[in-house]
Amino acid sequence: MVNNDLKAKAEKILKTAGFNSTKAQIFILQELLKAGKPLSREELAARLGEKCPDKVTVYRIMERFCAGNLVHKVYLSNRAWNYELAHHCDEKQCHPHFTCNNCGETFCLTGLFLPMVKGLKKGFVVQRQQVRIEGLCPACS
Amino acid sequence: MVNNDLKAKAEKILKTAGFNSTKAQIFILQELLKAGKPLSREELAARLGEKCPDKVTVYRIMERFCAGNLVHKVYLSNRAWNYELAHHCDEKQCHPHFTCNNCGETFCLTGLFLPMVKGLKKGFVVQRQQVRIEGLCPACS
DNA sequence: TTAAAACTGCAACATTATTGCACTTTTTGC
DNA sequence: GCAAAAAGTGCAATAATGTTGCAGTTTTAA
Ligand SMILES: [Mn+2]
Ligand SMILES: [Mn+2]
Ligand SMILES: [Zn+2]
Ligand SMILES: [Zn+2]
Repeated sequence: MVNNDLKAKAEKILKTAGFNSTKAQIFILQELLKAGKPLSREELAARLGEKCPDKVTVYRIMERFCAGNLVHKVYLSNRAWNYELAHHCDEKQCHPHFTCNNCGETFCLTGLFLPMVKGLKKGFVVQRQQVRIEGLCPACS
Repeated sequence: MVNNDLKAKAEKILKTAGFNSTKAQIFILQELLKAGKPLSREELAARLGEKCPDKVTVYRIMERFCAGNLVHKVYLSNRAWNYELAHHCDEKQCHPHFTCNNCGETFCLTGLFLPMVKGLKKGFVVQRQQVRIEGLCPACS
């Protein structure tokens, strides 16, 4: 069954990354896997419905996942933290994200990496580079 | 006098961009010119002190400036809108911004442009590209 | 099996931004 | 310059999003 596969996958990822297999963490990780794009706390809740843990728990889980580098925060124009699995990101660079100025939808541009920025002044140590693009999506252009 | 120059400059920019020369708009524009980096509403207020208009007015002015493409919003990790003058940005690309993971300071990497992303699927129209970098600043590395 | 460690939910609170509306300032047309 | 219109402003209330403290529960590990 596909759902069992997903759950098994989530549990495996948790274990590998050193996290406990709690119900809340499994639900959230499964949903991030399904989504394949950044989700705000609210979008996550809408998708999980009944199964969604309390918002405090969600934020705390995301914080732990970020600390463990399982998840990245993405900063978009929607006035909320947005979380996505880090598994499609390079060590130092996440794939770019495209947000439509008309409908507000955000798309992952998986596979489209830009070169890392070059020529920083002495002393700057780059840990991560993120690219945010805005424009019109196919449905709106 | 340098201050008068700055005020004159602000007024000229406003006029050119089709904005009225109100006290609030002049103060804010002067401060954005001085800052030369993105400011949150709160940072702006700290800099302007007494002269700072009500926060509602600040937000509304920034909204107008953004609509007139005089100012850009920059999305950083600080849970606030950040505004900066658009005058060091290309038509389609702002210069990258570097935020230190240790002290939280943000730096403009003026002059360091990346190539525009290439290879988007049909139908995507790019209007602006922004690059956000995190890492350690010279003082913290 | 049980004690320790980790996690969760609820309520209260904090921070940041927005809305409505009455008042003021600035611009415009004479 | 002057009056009317247009644009901008401030205050209070409210909304949206995220955080803290703490008691109780679940998970892990011995
Ligand atoms: Mn993505
Ligand atoms: Mn800048
Ligand atoms: Zn769209
Ligand atoms: Zn620093």
